[in-house]
Amino acid sequence: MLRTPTTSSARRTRDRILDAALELFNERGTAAVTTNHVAARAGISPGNLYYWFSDKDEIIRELYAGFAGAYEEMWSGDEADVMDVTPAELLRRLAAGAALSHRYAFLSRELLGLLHSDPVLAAEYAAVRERRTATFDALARRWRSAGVIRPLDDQGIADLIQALWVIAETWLALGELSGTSVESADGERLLRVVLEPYLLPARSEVTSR
Amino acid sequence: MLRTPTTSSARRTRDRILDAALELFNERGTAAVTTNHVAARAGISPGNLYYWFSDKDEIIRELYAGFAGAYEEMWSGDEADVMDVTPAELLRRLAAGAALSHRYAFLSRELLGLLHSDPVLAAEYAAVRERRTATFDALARRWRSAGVIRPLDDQGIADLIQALWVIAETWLALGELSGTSVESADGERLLRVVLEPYLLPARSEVTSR
DNA sequence: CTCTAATTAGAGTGGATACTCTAATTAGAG
DNA sequence: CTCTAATTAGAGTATCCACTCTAATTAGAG
Repeated sequence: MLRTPTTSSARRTRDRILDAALELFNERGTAAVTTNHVAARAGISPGNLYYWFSDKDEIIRELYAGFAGAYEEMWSGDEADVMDVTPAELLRRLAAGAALSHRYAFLSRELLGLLHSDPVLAAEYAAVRERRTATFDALARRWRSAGVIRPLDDQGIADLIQALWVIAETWLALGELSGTSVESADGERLLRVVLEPYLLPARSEVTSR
Repeated sequence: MLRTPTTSSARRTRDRILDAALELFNERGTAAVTTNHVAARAGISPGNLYYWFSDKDEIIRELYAGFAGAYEEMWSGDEADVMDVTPAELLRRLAAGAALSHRYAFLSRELLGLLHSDPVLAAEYAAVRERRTATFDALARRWRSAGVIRPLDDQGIADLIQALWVIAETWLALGELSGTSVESADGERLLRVVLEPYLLPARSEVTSR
């Protein structure tokens, strides 16, 4: 349906639904949360919830869109600028993404399962992922030709990117299980231990542009 | 409850429940599968299912125990033998674990979420994980003192292990999303790209024991 | 102010679900 | 064969949930 609010109080209602859903999903997991729970926490009637969203899946998709959009912003901007990102900057951004993942904790835990049962969500995810890996891949190739990283064949580059991606996506949720508190620095160290051995000492300056 | 079957036909019943549940969980995800579905696929009555298991969570826990047990077997044996595992052998075993993960695909997708909502399961997982990382950690330290890998401080070793663990746990499920078929060799390559840079050329022979 | 469309409440419905209970059946010991 | 305990079937229950419908209320244009 994707109804669009016209008044500002309506926007507040729609947003309150999303906020309430996010809170509850993070606390109890999507499976244990019903639309009635969400409506109650949002302080509205169940009927009103269905006025704004056609079902629970749509709420989940909307939350995912919020997450993906925020993530996307980190990588938006001049294509050229993006391509000037240094390895250190990449690690910083990937680790920063973890802060986002923390806000949408339920996605870190459940995304794979959700994708398995919601083809619509799966399609959205696939699109995002494809764009992202393409960017990273291009970036890594650029590093290679600039002599920033050790020479690697294309397969090696793809694997390296994939390894970093997997870690960036999962370290937070997996780390939380260890009981000890998890900080952004931990994620960055984890990523660095993978990437660092491939970095070459700077020769002079990377030829910019 | 953990009822133990006495007759062999009873064992078959209990196992059929587990098999049916595993199939259905892998196909549709745990949330979409009811105890009635499981009983139907197993070809028994709902009442009979509740004779053997107290609820759905217990079935899930039992399946996880099966998975964890099979995994554990790969690393059982003489402590000394385990400590003689080479990096290449480690990669092989980690990748072999992926075959197991494939059989229990629903766990690859849902484990983090399940752990979040089932404290009992979470405790079991924590125990397994602790043992496992302790083993890997000891192994890596041994490699370090034997000159098999580059010298790393303890934090570095822990990070390296954690990175490998994260990838081993997740690459399969994440890879399946890319549409292209996923093979065990892919996982091994992914793990190798992380571990390889830390390997030193063999000096002579690792002093055994 | 008035009229229309947007928004909201809240009761209600059909269906499913987890789980229980009782009674029937079977297996195996002696 | 007989007796007991294990096993199984299947109907039944209380609950809950997703979602709908109608009617009330509000917001804003003119």
